[in-house]
Amino acid sequence: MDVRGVDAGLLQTRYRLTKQRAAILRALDGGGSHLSAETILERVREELPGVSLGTIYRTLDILRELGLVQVFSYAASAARFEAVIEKHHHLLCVECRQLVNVAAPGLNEIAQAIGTMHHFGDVDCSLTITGRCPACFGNGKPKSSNN
Amino acid sequence: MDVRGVDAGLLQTRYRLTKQRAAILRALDGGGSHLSAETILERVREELPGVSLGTIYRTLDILRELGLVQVFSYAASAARFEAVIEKHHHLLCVECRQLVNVAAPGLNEIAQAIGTMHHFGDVDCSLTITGRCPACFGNGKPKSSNN
DNA sequence: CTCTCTGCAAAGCATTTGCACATTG
DNA sequence: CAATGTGCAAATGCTTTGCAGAGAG
Repeated sequence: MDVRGVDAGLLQTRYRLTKQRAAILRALDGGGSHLSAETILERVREELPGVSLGTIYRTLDILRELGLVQVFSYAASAARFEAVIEKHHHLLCVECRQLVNVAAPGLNEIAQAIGTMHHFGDVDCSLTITGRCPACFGNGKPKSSNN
Repeated sequence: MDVRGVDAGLLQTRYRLTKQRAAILRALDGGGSHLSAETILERVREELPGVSLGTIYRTLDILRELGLVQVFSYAASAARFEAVIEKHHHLLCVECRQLVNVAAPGLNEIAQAIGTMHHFGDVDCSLTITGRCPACFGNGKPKSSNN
């Protein structure tokens, strides 16, 4: 991630570029992926010892909203369970959290191929498609407008 | 889910079929998908008032292990964050929780098509492929062995 | 100056766990 | 009976939030 680019990105929004945020961007940039909030905190504290976890979470949330970070673990607040009738995937409204079952023909083959390519065994997959359902899409404002 | 079938399924394992478990299976069977643990608890308590949430979670975990329930929200215990360089997906070892970035060519088109078919807007998708990495697959025992 | 951000510490929530007792096979 | 399951309640771990002071533009 190019911090100056993001810099510009932030400036186009109501968000301010603070030194904490810059440090968090640098931490994300600093190699390795799949960082936990805790790891990011450690990195950030190397240069800015006083930073708190709350700030890390708040900032990551903004960056996600701006599409600058990808989060692994798109979860409803609580897990959902259902009997396995037939393998299916999920379409999730990011607005109202409505969850719809969908089929994704051919997906399993793709996933198997990828898993096998990496020498994984017991391969399975789950696809989550996110978006805005008809109701929320109608009412709401488009994704990238600044409020 | 056919409770008698599961019954048989459970009997083939070290797990016992208790009345709590039977009730949970019935709750899962009882219509509606994407049930939260809390919802399942409510349903179960209609016939077995004394059941606790702990039992629900313990049972759901067994059922997941046996492949009888599908869980939405396959999360590492903590979320993972990474800078968005290029859209990619994840290959997760269910054993050691190692996470690998993978490309899934063509997937986005599939997801877009599905989303559009359901009249969703701002469609995006994320695929998680699970399995056992070479190291864990070698050491470990196969998925469906009892014990 | 005003509005946004931050640190801190407490709260929130879903989930897990230890333990003594109850149940299953 | 021996092994497994259960309820209860406390603990855990990640994440969110209220607040009062600090900082950005």
